[in-house]
Amino acid sequence: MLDVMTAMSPARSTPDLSFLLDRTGHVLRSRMAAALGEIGLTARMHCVLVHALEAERTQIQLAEIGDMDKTTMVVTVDALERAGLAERRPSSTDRRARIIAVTEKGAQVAHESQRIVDRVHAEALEALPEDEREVLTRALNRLVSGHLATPVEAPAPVRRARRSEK
Amino acid sequence: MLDVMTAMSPARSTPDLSFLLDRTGHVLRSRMAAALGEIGLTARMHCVLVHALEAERTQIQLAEIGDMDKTTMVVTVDALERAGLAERRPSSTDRRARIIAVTEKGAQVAHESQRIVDRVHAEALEALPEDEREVLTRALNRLVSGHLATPVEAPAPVRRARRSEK
DNA sequence: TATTGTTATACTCTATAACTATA
DNA sequence: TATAGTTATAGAGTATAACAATA
Repeated sequence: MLDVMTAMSPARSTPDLSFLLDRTGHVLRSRMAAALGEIGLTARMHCVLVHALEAERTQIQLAEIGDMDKTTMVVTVDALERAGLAERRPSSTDRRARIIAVTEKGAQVAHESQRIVDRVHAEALEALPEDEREVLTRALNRLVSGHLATPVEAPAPVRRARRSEK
Repeated sequence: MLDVMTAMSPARSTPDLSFLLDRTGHVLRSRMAAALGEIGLTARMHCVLVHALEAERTQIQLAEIGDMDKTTMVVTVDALERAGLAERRPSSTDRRARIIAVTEKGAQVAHESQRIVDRVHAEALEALPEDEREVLTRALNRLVSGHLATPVEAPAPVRRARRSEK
């Protein structure tokens, strides 16, 4: 789905920023998913792989970097382990925590997936005149760190307790 | 959730367009939802209301404009009817089709919601230096009508037949 | 008492399938 | 046969709650 916020009559003065961001974001995401899918990765797996490779990090730390819930992290790490790209290792300093260690194969895949990501981004930017490229990323960066830095959070949905299954 | 595609090391050459588009889109959407929520509308209700006001349109036509499924359209029109903002009227030329007629109250709300949408967009753009505003929307428009025009479609998930409930 | 990671599952969203009435 | 609209529900995605182990 895709929201069209604004009537597209010729007289419109305000550009439909919602439409533009949703649409470009959605299409880029679909291209990224297709490109990474060719080597068996999801965007999340790539994200975890790359940041686990940079430093010794626990699941919680990786979840925070990728802005995922810790339960989403569990299934992502499960997938990486099944694919032989990463392993859970006990932390030497905190016996509750697991360090995500990237395997040798995982490191190779991470470099390949990073090339794919860069390529998909570059292909999009190359479709723009050179002088627009820099301004686009600068403007988006400005929004991300300024006016559009923090989402308005929706009221927390009520949730029933889990039925105990005994 | 939010995907961070790219390691943020200082040496990175390719800007993380995925992150920028996802993040700005997500935050803008949350602001829009909050602002429209104050007058009891969702983004979809606003979209349908505005385009139904422009011309006599059927549910299918409105669904196509807003890029929604026809079943999503049903619940959106249900909500508009419950709120007294629109009504289903039989088409005079096709007895299968329903014209979505905006009520007087609906027309007032549509104008108000359009002002809200324009304001939220304007607030975001005003956070940018003047010379970046135009380039941003031009660049995004270029991507939308060019390289990022069409999503790569995911392989259709298999779907079992509905269990008949006799 | 608080936190890491886990499991189970509730909830939301959206789309598919099947259906009715009509073209 | 094909299409507009409807209903029921499957499935994906994600987050909450509860829990065990440990801090």
